[in-house]
Amino acid sequence: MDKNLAKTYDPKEFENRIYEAWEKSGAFHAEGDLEKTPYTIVMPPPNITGQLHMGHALDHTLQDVLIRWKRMQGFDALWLPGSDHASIATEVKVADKIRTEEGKTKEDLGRDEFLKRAWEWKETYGGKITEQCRKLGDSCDWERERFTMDEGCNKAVTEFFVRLYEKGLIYKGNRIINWCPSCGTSLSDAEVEHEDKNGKYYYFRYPAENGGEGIVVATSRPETMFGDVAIAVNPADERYTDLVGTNVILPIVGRLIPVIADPYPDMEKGTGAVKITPAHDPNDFEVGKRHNLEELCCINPDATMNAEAGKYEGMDRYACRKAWVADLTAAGFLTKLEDVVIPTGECYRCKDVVEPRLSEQWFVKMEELAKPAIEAAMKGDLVHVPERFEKIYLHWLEEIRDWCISRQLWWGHRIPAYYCDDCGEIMVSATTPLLCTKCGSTKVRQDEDVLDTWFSSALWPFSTLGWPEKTPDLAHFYPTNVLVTGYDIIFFWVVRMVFSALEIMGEVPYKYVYVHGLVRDGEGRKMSKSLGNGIDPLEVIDQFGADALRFMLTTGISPGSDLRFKMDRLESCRNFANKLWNASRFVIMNLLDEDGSMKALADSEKEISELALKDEDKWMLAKVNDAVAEVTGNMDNFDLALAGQKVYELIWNEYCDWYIELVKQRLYGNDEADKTVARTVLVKCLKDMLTLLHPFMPFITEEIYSHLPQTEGMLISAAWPIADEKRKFEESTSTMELAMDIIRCIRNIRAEAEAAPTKKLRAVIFADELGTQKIKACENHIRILGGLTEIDFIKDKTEVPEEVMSGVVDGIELYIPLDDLLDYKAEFQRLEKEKIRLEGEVERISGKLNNPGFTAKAPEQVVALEREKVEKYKDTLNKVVERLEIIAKKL
RNA sequence: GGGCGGUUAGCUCAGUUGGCUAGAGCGCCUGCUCGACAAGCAGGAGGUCGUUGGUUCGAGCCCAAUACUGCCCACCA
Repeated sequence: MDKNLAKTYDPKEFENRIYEAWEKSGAFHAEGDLEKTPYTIVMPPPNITGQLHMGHALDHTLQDVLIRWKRMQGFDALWLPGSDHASIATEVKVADKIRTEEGKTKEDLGRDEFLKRAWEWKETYGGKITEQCRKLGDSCDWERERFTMDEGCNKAVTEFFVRLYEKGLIYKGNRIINWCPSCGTSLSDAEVEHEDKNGKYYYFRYPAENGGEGIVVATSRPETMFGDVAIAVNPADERYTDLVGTNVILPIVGRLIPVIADPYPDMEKGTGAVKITPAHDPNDFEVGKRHNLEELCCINPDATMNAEAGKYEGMDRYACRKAWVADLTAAGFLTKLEDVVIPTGECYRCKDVVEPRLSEQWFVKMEELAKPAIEAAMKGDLVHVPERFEKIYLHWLEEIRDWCISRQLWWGHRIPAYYCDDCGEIMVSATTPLLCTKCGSTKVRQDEDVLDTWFSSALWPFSTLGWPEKTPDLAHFYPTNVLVTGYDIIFFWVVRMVFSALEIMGEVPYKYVYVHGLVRDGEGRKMSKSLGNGIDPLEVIDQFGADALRFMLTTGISPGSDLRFKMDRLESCRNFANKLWNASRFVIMNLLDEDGSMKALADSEKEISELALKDEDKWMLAKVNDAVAEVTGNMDNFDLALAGQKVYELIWNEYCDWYIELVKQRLYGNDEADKTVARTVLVKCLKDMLTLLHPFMPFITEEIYSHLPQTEGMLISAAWPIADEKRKFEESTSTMELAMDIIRCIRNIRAEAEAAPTKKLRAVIFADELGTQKIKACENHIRILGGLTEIDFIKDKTEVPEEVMSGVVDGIELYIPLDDLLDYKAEFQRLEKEKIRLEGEVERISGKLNNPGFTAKAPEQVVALEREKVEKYKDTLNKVVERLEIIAKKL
């Protein structure tokens, strides 16, 4: 405790140790204390498919910043962690693993054995993920960790399914769905990615039954022609009026199909005639329904052709297309070939082209569920941050179609539907029925399919808190406060959580949806395995420390936009940590006695006003106080980046660059009482700064905190500071600002004269009474930080020595005698530049003030400020000009 | 086809309700091993805020148009 920090900042030395200490202290655990206001964040559960990537690091850090901040503010802060079974994604990975390691398919293994392997996978990767969370510093409540397929979540899923079914909101239907031939399962609309691909329109002639020309139709998928059951034309289309009601011949196949009139075909598009394939196209399906057409399927689930394709049976869809087109062309049916861009749907997991396919699946009826979710956003019960994401959310809900929830997979929640083999009765039940409820048969079997992985995710905010049981956690921590997630999963997840929660719990699952962007590589490309441009958060942590990574991720972003991962930014964040480390080391060094014990310190908790504070103390305290207000305000608005940057500036630019330097002279002096004051302020400010920074850089701040005197417990559990309206110290602040301006001016002159920093100089100051008074108040600082031996105040301009360089600050004239180092040319240039600048300012502001519109319409304060400014500039300008004239003569 | 972003210093980006002498980090130039820190200190150069109009006393910020760029959505003869 009473030992100083190590010489160099080495995050590896303490990060793991500190995490363990936090965990041991119980700080992560939310008590469920009814006396306290709860603040809840439920972690978007990472998929157990692999390791955490940079996107998770961003997502988690934002959540951790919020939860640590709220915890410090005294809330009963719960960050509930967990992971997602990720049905399709995991199944694909596990199947891949079995294929490469054992050369077997999942069918070879059978359902039970495959599931065993999947659970093994879960044990391995689930553990890895939580390990990574710890490295990042996630302060989540591990005692409440959940998994989407644990007992409680299973129960919630079943319960939810049964309730929706009983309300008629879940149904089984035969409809066109998105089918992924590679994964062998149906997909929801959200799981299909759209991409424009180069393709062709093939125009084929369907000859008339009676030997006439027939009709020409275009298609981009000729292989579906085997499923054609009609040709549709618009009833208003005069070109085809005569043909409606007659039959045409499906080329080569020879099957007769009717020409029907339906409003669906657009007369402007293609030939105005559309082939109708109800089993392989959603529009055609609707047309088929209207006209009672057969739903003729010609493609198998694995994307090979079935018997309807005749000699092409068994061929892959694309091989078939090629051969079939060649045959049709040879037979003279092709009338035209057109290059065209075809919007194509791809599976979001394996990128295979999705085949629209008629299939019997379970669906959630969306219209009724979507309405309250739309209203919640419109009413403001649900708020998106930044708000533009609300549009995306609303658009999706307004356009929503029924949600296909059954998947032809094994890894996931099995659908709680049961079929009687004797009478065909469908039973949906939370418990397995032993007998058919209708006929009493024992031949009851459960539906083979599992549910969409997002079905369980949709319940996450309340299933994790105990629903469907009425648990104390659910009562206390629900609804949660904020959901933090990337914009890429608004459709998959956010929307579904909201309507599920509104349906089940009767209120939104969280008030705020805090949306962030994606982490991209240095060139702005999406990080991906295939590109090999991913950066592993663990490697970064190993090299720079978790705090640097966290700070880079949280301060380098603007809300909702993507972040480019730049190594140099990471480095600068690490440098910041190092800066803080060394500043703290300086402070502690000055608290230690020779024997290693802590020097006496005034009680930091004591009213600051009771101390004999110097101007610089007051200035620093005011700066910290301002920062507390600003940072807290930023956090309230979810402006984490601004908050973090503010703390950065406070620590580096104000505390390190100025306060520490200003206070050194006192620390090295002999006034013991004053030394105590300086030390007290140093420590007090450092503590506040560490607290403000803690949510962003928890490890280093905790480590430093543990070395400071008069601390209780750990920083993670310390109280967030509250700004004091009264702590402005305006007079001291203005004195210090003048001192800094003068010091900067002296340094500037030194640099231009190339005076060595160690070279002691003398200064002569000419100012009016007030100016002289002000300078005298901070004379010592100017002398020491300006490297001056003495400052002479003169009453008469004639006393200005020869051979000087000069500057004007705030109307105060400053002269530095330099004899041999004198560089009038440099000074002339500097003053000339200053003159031009001032002239510009004077002109600009005078222009404003001479504009009657401005003085009449602008707020009084603004006008007064401008008047004040212009007077100051004019005065300084005059002095600069006067000096320039003198120098001009010397040049 | 519909929608949403972005366009500010060489690079990556801030700039909260219009009042700014337009900022930061990195990079660049000059000088510094002075008792926290070279992962540092001090000083400096560098921008007509994509273009064109408009509103306003005042526009990087608001409105309109336009160019370029990125993304999302879309049942796609």
